[in-house]
Amino acid sequence: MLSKEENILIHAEQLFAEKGFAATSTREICKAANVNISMIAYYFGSKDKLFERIFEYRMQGGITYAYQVLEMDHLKTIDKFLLIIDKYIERVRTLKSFYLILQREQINNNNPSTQKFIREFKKNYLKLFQEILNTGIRKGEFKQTPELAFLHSTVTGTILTSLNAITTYKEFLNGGEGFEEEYITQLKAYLKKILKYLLGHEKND
Amino acid sequence: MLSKEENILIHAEQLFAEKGFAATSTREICKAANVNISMIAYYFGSKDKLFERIFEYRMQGGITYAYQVLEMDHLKTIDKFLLIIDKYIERVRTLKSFYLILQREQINNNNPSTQKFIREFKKNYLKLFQEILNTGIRKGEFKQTPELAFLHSTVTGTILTSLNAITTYKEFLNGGEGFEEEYITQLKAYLKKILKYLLGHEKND
DNA sequence: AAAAATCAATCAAACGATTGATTTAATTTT
DNA sequence: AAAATTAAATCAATCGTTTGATTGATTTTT
Repeated sequence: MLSKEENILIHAEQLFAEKGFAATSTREICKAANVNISMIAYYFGSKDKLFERIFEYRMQGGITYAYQVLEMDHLKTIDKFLLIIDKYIERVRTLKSFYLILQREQINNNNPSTQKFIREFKKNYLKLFQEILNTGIRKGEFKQTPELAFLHSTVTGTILTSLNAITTYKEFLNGGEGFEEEYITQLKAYLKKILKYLLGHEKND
Repeated sequence: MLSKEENILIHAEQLFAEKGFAATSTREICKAANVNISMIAYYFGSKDKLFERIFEYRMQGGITYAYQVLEMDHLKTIDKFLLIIDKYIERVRTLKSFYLILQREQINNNNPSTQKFIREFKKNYLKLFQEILNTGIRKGEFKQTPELAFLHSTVTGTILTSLNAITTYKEFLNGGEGFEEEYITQLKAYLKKILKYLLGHEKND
């Protein structure tokens, strides 16, 4: 059973994802969470701080798995990379609402504290990518390395765009039942192919 | 000189891009455009309709250039594709505010009329991609064709993500003056490389 | 053990401010 | 004269926040 505080957090997250921060009223959140209006002030201080708390709540633990993978010495670097990416895809799918907010907030300039948060978070991911590239080169597994920024753009851009537009794609391609599962499988294979090419990895499938 | 109507449109676009639709008040827009509050009702009917008009205003002519390129018979299909993509990049850079709104609206579920608008617009681009692929295959220029949806995701995702995050990348990479121009040049070359690979196009640089 | 004090949790109600929209009259531009 | 534009006032609705009071459990004091 969720605590009242978490209950507010989760319903707020969902509503912010659906309608955006400004378009979601505190009354709406409290109605959805079935709590009194004053509880937002009580638990979080304000609507703004509630928003920031969602980020604290969701962002911890995002990148830790990636660094665990990095230490799996029996894996080839390319497979480490692919493992991290697969996990990222699952994470975006699981925390759907949060990643909608996150994407929107990357575009907005509204909440300065959240902005700084996101920027640091993104830099951490860039650093992670950088380390993977360096390792792969050092081990002679990668024959070439694309520009870090573009590699990052392609990986995150492709994943987020393809997941965002999945219903549009399904509509356009006349996809039936089971479309999404097949789609995700193909997406992973597609990313694998692109990455192997970009990193000059020898083929051995 | 801009008409009053266009003046409102442009200032509204900029404010919506900066702060989002709900967080931007009509008073703010009119103050920025230096017109009376009643002019929004006079020209557009309501704040919502003003928002929709921005889309009508900017979206026309977006894809027409692409179809002009398609008819340039002296060009190889891959070069048509690259030309369209370059133009798209320049368009995103020129209509920066609008594309911020557009991206945000793709994520939101707020304005139903705009949602439908965007969805149709995206399908048109998918159709365009489909036609390019078909032409390239028919002419024997493309040896393979990736899944349409993923190709589209990679192209638009890479472009939008890399342009959105340019300041973060610059910061991370310790970029100095002239970073952006060099960055754009590299982005185009990078996309060219990826596309040639994905489409199985023979190299002849 | 009984009484008193403290605490976090919760509530309904109200606060002042702001919102988008509308109106009416006056003014300017064409 | 007609059309375009402004100014100012006003509307009901909604906004985020604050308030004072109440509850029930826990802790401290007597």
